[in-house]
Amino acid sequence: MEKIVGVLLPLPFNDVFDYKVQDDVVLGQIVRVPFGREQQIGVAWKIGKSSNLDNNKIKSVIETFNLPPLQPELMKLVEWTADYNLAYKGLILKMVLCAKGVFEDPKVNILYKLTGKTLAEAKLKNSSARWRVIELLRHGPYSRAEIAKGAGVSQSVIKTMIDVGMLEPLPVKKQKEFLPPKLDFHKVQLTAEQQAAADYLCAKCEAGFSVTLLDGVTGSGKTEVYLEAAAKVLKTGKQVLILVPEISLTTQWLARFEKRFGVKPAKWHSSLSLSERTETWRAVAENRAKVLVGARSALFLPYADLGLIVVDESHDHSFKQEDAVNYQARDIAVVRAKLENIPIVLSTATPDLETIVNVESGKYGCVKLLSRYAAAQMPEIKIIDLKKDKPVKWLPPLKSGKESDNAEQSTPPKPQMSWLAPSLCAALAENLQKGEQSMLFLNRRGYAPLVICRDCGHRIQCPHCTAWLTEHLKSGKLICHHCGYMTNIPKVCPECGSESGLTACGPGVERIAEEVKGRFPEARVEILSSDTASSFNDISAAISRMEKGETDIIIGTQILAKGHHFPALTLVGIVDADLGLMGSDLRAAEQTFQLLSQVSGRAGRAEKKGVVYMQTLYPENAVLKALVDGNREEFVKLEKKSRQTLHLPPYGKLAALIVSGTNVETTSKVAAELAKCAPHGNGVEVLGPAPAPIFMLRGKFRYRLLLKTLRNINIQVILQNWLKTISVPKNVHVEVDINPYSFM
DNA sequence: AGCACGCCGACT
DNA sequence: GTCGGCGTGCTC
Repeated sequence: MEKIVGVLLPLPFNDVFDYKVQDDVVLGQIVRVPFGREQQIGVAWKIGKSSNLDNNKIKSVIETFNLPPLQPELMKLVEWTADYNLAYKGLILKMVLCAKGVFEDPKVNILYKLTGKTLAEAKLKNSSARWRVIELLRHGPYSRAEIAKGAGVSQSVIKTMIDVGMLEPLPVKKQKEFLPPKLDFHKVQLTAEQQAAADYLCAKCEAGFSVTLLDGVTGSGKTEVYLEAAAKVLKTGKQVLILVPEISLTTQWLARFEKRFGVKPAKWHSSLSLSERTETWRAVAENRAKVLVGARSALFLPYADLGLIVVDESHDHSFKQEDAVNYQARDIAVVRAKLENIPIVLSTATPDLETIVNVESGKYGCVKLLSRYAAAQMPEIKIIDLKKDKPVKWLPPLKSGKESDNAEQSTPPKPQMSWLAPSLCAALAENLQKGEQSMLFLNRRGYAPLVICRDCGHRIQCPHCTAWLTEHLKSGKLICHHCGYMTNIPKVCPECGSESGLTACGPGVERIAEEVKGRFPEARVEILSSDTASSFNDISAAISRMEKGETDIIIGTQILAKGHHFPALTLVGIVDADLGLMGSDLRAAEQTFQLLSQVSGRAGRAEKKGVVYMQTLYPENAVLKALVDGNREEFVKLEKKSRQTLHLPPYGKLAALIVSGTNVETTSKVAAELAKCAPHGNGVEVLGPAPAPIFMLRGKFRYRLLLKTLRNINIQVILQNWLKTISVPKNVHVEVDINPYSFM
C-alpha cells in the first residue's frame, strides 16, 4: 500500500514536504528522501498529504533508517523552540540531526577468526609463525593489525592464511562502549546541609516535572549534591543530562564525576570529532549512554529515556548565545523537562533575576547551601579606589648577563605604565613571600585593546567591523575580537608613517603579566586565556600546574572564573571591576555581579581564608558594594527595582530585530521601513532603529530595533504580524532575538 | 540552505 | 561574440 507522509527537513522551512512510502512509517521515523537534485535526511512529521500537489509530482522516500524514531516529546520541543524564537522548525530539527555520520553506513572493523581448516588441509607447511597465529585466534577474533602484533608475525603470514581459507573475515560494527556509572562507586561524605539538599532533590526525582533551584555559594559543593540526584535517577535505568557552559567542561569537573561514579560520562560539545559525535548520538538514542555532560546543543539530542536534567552554572550567559538559531538553553531545558515530565535542577551561586522571581512566585522550588565545604570560609572582599590608590610606574629589571657588557650603548630602562595599585602590589608581594598562590583577573585578552598613533592620533581599526584591533604580543598580531581578522603589528603608523608614534593603550592579560613579571621577577607566572591556550589540553595543563602549586601567580580572563578549585589560592585581584558595567548589555549589572562573585569564589576554598581585591574607579557603585558586603539580597532588590521601572524582563518582554546587510542604503531602508510599520498600542513599544553598537560586523552593516511589551502580551504574535507587513530583499537579513541579552 | 535559471558588464 | 557576476525562485 502506498501512503503519503509529510517529512520535515533540516532546512529553513516551517512546512513539511510530502513523500510516498511503501511500508508503514511511524511518526518521528528518520528517513532519507530525494530533494531537488540532492538527498536529505528528514523526519516523518505528519501522516497523510499536506500539500495540494499532484500525486505524480510526489517523490518516494529512499530509505527509512533503523534508528529509534524521534519521540513525540522531542518533536514537540522542536515545534515549541521554533515558535518561541520565531525560527524555522527545519533549522531546529537540524540541531537534532546534527551527527551526520549516524546516517551513513556504520564503520566496520574486519576481524578474522579460524575456520577450522588445518595447516595440513591447506597444504601449508608447519611454521612457528603460523602456529602463533592459530594459538592467538583460539582466544577470539582479532583484526589484521592485532594479529600481527599479538602473534609477532608479518602481514604476509596472515594474508597467506586468509588466502588458503584458514582464516575468515568477520565484520564487526564499530561501536564505542559507554560504561554504565557505578552508582555506589565512591559515595562522598556530604555535610548535613548538603545531605538535606540532596534528599530534597531526590524526593523531587520521584515525582514527574518540577524545577528546583540549587542555590549554593561558591565552594559549597553543589556538584556533589546534584550528582546524588543523578544517582537516584540512574538507579531507575533512566538517562541523565547535565548541561554545563562549554568552557567548564573541564578535566576538573570530569575528574569529580569519575571519582563519584567510577566511569567517564558521555560528552557533547562543539569540538567533538565526527566519529565521536556519531557514536555519542547513537548511544544516547539507543539508551547505551546513561549520563551525558554537554554544552547547550546537547539539549536537542534524542534521549531514549531521559529522567533528569541538571543545568550547572545556570546563570551563565553562554547558555544564551546564537549558533544557528538564537535560544536560551536554560529556558528550553525547562520546557524539555516539562514535556518529558521529569525534574530539572538549576544549579548556581548567582541565580539570574528571572529564576529568583520564579522561585518567589512558587513556580520553582529552591534548596540552599549557605556554607562552604569543610573548613573553608567565604573570602573577604576589599575595594581598591584607583583614584586614591593610583598605580605607579615600574622599572623593568636590568638585563643580566652578556647584555650588560654593552650597557653604555643601551638606553636605561624606561618606567612602564602600571595597572596595579600599590596596595594590590603589596598584597601580591606578601602572598608570594608566604608561598601562597594568587590570581589576577582581567576579562580582556591580548596585550592592549587599542593601538593609537601618538603623532597623528590614528587608531587602528578592523576593516570589517566598527571595532579597534587588539594587540597580541605573543603572536605578534593585531586581532579583531569580533570577526577574527588578523594582521601583523605594523612597525610604522599606517596613516602618517611615524616610526615611533604607535602606542599600546590600556591593558590586556598579556600586559598585566608583563607588569607582574617585571615587578616580581622571581615569581612563577602563568597566563591563561582562550587564545594563549591553543587547545583544551593546554588549559588543563595550566590548571593542573596551578593545582600542583607550580604556579605562584596566575593571570587570566573569564576562563578562570568558572568551576576551578585551587586549594592553595588565597588572593584574587580583579584588575578592572568596572569593565562589565560600561557595556551596552541589558544585564550588565547582573552579569558583572555574577562574574565577580564567581571569580571571588575562587579564593580561599580550603583551610586558609581568601582575600579579594577589586580595583575600581567607582567605589560607590551599588554592584560592587553588594559584592563587598556579600549581600546578594540587596543587589537583587536593586536590580528588581530597576527592571520593574523599565519594564525589562522578567517584568516585561523584549525582542530585538537585527537588520543587517552588506549595502548600507538597502539595510537602513529596511530598518526604517520596519520602524514605519512598527506595532504600537497598549503595552507595546518599539525603540529604534539605531545603528548597532558595533555598526559594521564581519563586513555587514547592522541596525537594531527593540520591541518592548508587557508581560501578558504574546510577543511572538506581534512580531509575526509585524514582519509579515514588509518585504525584505534577499541581500538584507532580519534576525529575531527573543529576550536579547546583549545590544551588540 | 543549496542550486539552477536568467539577464547585464569586461574580456579572449 | 562568451565568461561570469549575483538577483530570483524552487525544492514534495
